[in-house]
Amino acid sequence: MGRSPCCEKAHTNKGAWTKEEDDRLIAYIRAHGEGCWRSLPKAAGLLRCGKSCRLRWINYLRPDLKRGNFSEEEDELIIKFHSLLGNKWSLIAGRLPGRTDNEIKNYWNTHIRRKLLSRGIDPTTHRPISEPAQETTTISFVAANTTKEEEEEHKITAGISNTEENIPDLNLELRISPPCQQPQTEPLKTGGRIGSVCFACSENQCSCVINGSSSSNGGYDFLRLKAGVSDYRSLEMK
DNA sequence: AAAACGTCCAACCGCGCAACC
DNA sequence: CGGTTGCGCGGTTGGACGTTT
Repeated sequence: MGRSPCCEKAHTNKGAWTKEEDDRLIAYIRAHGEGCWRSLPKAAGLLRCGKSCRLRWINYLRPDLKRGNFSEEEDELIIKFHSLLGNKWSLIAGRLPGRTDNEIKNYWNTHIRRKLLSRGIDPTTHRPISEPAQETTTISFVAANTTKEEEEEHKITAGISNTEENIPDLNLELRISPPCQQPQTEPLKTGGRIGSVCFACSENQCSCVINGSSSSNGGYDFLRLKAGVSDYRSLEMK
């Protein structure tokens, strides 16, 4: 079983990229733009697999990358986002301009994990380590007849925390919709009070978001991220 | 001085998903 | 509608570099 390899391994370079390879890749993408990674290596005259080119470009060569140390502010943002999103590095990276998923993942594993542990916080659950393992409850808003797709959507909609591995569930309402012209009258999905927890304040009865003007378009000011979340793609795409 | 150990991070690997045929 | 292809993601690895013994 399995699939065919993504490229002809026998004739591709592996390991660290040389300056010349970098230059070729940059020149090619400048001239032709990103896309069709599979055919790019050949077209650019690189003996690399397309995936390798993509990775190199996204994680290292892209001109909009912010290299250098993470600020304290970025640290805290990453921690917040991780507590909500779990190991969704690409989503987290989407909220940190100039940072890549790989960079954040590495930084998390090398610095932030340790930082949280030193604060007595479990980096996986974001709960105090001394706290006894709690029975976590997954609140499901998925109707019995929901499709798999809908179920997936709900996974990022509600819940408290997850599961066997104590990975925090995604309790986000991510919507793809044009700006709503009318006040929302319908209860949020499936009648559950999904909209009752404020992610910005972590309070149930917070009024800053849910009841405020920001909810008029049917979305949350998730961690004060309103601007970015109005378009789901902008949250997901780097 | 050098061996052992620890840290960091670029790159690779395998898988899931969606688009395409 | 099922198989194939390509992309993107998260997890893992390996080697360079720094620190300690």
